[in-house]
Amino acid sequence: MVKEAADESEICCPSRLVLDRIGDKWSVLIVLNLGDGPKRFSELRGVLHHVTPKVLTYTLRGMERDGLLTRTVFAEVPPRVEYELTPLGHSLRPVMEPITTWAEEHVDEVLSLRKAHDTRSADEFAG
Amino acid sequence: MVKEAADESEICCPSRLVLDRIGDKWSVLIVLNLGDGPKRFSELRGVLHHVTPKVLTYTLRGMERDGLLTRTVFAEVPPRVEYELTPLGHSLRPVMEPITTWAEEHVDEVLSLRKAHDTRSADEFAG
DNA sequence: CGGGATCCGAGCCGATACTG
DNA sequence: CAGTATCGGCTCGGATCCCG
Repeated sequence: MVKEAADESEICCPSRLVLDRIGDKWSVLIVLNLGDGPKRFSELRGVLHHVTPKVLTYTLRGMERDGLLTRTVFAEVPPRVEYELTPLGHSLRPVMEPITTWAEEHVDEVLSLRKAHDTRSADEFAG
Repeated sequence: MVKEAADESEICCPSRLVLDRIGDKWSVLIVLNLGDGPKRFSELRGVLHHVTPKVLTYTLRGMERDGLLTRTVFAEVPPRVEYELTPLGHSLRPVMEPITTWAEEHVDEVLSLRKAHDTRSADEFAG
């Protein structure tokens, strides 16, 4: 799980809770993708660059546990399972969207700065 | 707002850049702590719940590489090194602050939901 | 269709010890 | 003070196979 017990670290820094969730590879994308409405397991898989089922399940279960989304199984054939944001999950959207916005605006800058930094380091090393 | 399904894959990629940085355990806290002005290595150590020097160095170097902060060495005795946010680093603050705000506001809710969920699961398991 | 089970590697992170 | 060096753990997440 992203984080287990509620110990001192969470008391002094509640941010860890969200940070750990945001930090994992797929949660943010899931929140944003479910923002428009519920989606099925396969829909999410497709959108999320073919994340493996295990990891997607793992992530979804964790988010369900935290009350960010609900999992609804329809007793049909073929099986259908829908994931939908709870109000709590929706409340995360305005927090997460700026992240992607910032990324889109600054990705080029960061990448070029990074490259420049690496070049400088290489130069120092060479003499 | 998240928009056209076809573009979602593109939203994902630049986001990874920021997500990976946010995901690591200390970057967000560092950005927030440097928001008020430059800080020394030891000051950061103290504030960040005694993160080990290795990890702090590792994180700071990564952020420096991405152009989020600068590292200034003062030729003094004893040695002094200050870390300061660049404008780019500062631009990240309004993105990160809502995260901690959300965390503080909802930590109790998430924790209790999580506990309730775990209890339910245990009950099912027990019969 | 929507997963579960298993194996496995990568890398973040921490503790401890030592240095210019 | 501000790191570096070494060792090791643990979790994340990908691949693959299998099931109701």
